[in-house]
Amino acid sequence: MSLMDYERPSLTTDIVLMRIDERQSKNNRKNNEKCLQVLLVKRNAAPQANKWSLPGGFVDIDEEIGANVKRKLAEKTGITGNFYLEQLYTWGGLHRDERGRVVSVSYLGLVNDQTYVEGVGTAEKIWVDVYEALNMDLAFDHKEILAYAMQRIENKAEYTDLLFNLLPCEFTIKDCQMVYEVALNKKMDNFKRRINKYLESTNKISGGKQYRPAELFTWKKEV
Amino acid sequence: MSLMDYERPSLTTDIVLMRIDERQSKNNRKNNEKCLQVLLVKRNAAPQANKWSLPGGFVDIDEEIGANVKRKLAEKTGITGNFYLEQLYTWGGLHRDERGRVVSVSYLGLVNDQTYVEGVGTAEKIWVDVYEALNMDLAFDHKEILAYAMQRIENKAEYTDLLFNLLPCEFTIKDCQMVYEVALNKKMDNFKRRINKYLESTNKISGGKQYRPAELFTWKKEV
DNA sequence: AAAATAGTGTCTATAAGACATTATGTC
DNA sequence: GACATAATGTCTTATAGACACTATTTT
Repeated sequence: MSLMDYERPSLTTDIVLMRIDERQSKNNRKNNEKCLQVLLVKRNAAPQANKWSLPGGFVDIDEEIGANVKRKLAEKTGITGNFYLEQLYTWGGLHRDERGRVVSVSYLGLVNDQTYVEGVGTAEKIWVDVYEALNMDLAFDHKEILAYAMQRIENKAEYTDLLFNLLPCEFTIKDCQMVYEVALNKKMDNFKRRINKYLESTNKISGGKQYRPAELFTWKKEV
Repeated sequence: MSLMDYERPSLTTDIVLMRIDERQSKNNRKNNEKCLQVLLVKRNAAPQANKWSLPGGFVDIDEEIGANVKRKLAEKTGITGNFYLEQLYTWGGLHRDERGRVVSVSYLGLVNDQTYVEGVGTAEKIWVDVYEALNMDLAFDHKEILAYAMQRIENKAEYTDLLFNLLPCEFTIKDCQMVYEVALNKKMDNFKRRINKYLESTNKISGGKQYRPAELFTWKKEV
């Protein structure tokens, strides 16, 4: 039998791209609170036009899936770089997309100021606090995908160095703790002891702009 | 733009189905050593005819992916039941299959005597020790998929009750320890303390055929 | 010197690895 | 009673949470 005998589902990607940044708060912007943000793009065509959604798109017949993720991200949002990317899950529900059968491979991407640059893409885009995004009316099953990504982050943060991908090369313990606290949404104590195995000192001191400066560390990638 | 504008990859599944059983040893079958086995089927058509492979097949346009896994398994191997099934990874390499672009969603299945029945399917099949299978010349990238499944098992065995799916409803500590030992390929000590949180006594005693009988436990599913 | 942040110390509870011992059944 | 297996105990080490304390720099 030939491959031609099968009517095939369409194949797409969806990427949950995350970064750490200030919360875009309307009211109290005096205390600039950091938060974990996710990138959303506005759909400009049917179906579900004008809804916010995860970036992604149809996989070409001769294109690797991971390559499609990066291409679609660049096209739609102008974001490029060499950042952390991991496959999450493949969503195959029959009625995900009203156009027909569309199977989507979802990815998790984590960026920091040194691993991405943001240009201009074809779509309108926003970076939103993930907890706000989980309360928005996202297109298709994208809320479910985002929730799945959050779960993955919580799990892997416990026993891997995943979250270090949200930090620049050199960072203070406090920076790192802040990343863990906003990503896991809970306070931490004795933080240095917990992550010490991943740390390597640079013997440098952070440019102390306010009060006592802190030591700068690097992430030991071999652990 | 319509979905018709895209030339679509084919979509298939591959399942790594595992059970605990005696090793099919040619030489020393006196000491019946238990092992973790994986199910393989022999390809009867091109490409890669006569090679051993993971069961699976093409996903229909109106078929859930998980449903395809169970259908293909039943058709090819005659195996049915209500057993543990989890998605592993989606393989999208351009040259996985010489027939053209084929994207495959892989699954991990774990069965025990009470969660499956084995009938007759269309394919020739064998249950093989996973470590032997990793040394066989499997079709396509199936060796890579199997290796990925083994890694998933090792990781999740540490912090979940995944491996209990390989055990029947009632089992002894020793049975359970044996499952962990063959799946993780290492000896364990003080085993009961480690898994006690998952255990619930049935106040029954195993039918002691040889020497001292042991207590039977049940797996607390709510942990 | 006060204030603010950086970094360390101590206590306790818990878990895991190594190893030894006791308990209970069959043969 | 010998024997094989089941089950528990002890010691040590490592780790995490809670909380208190010291250190260093700016203002």
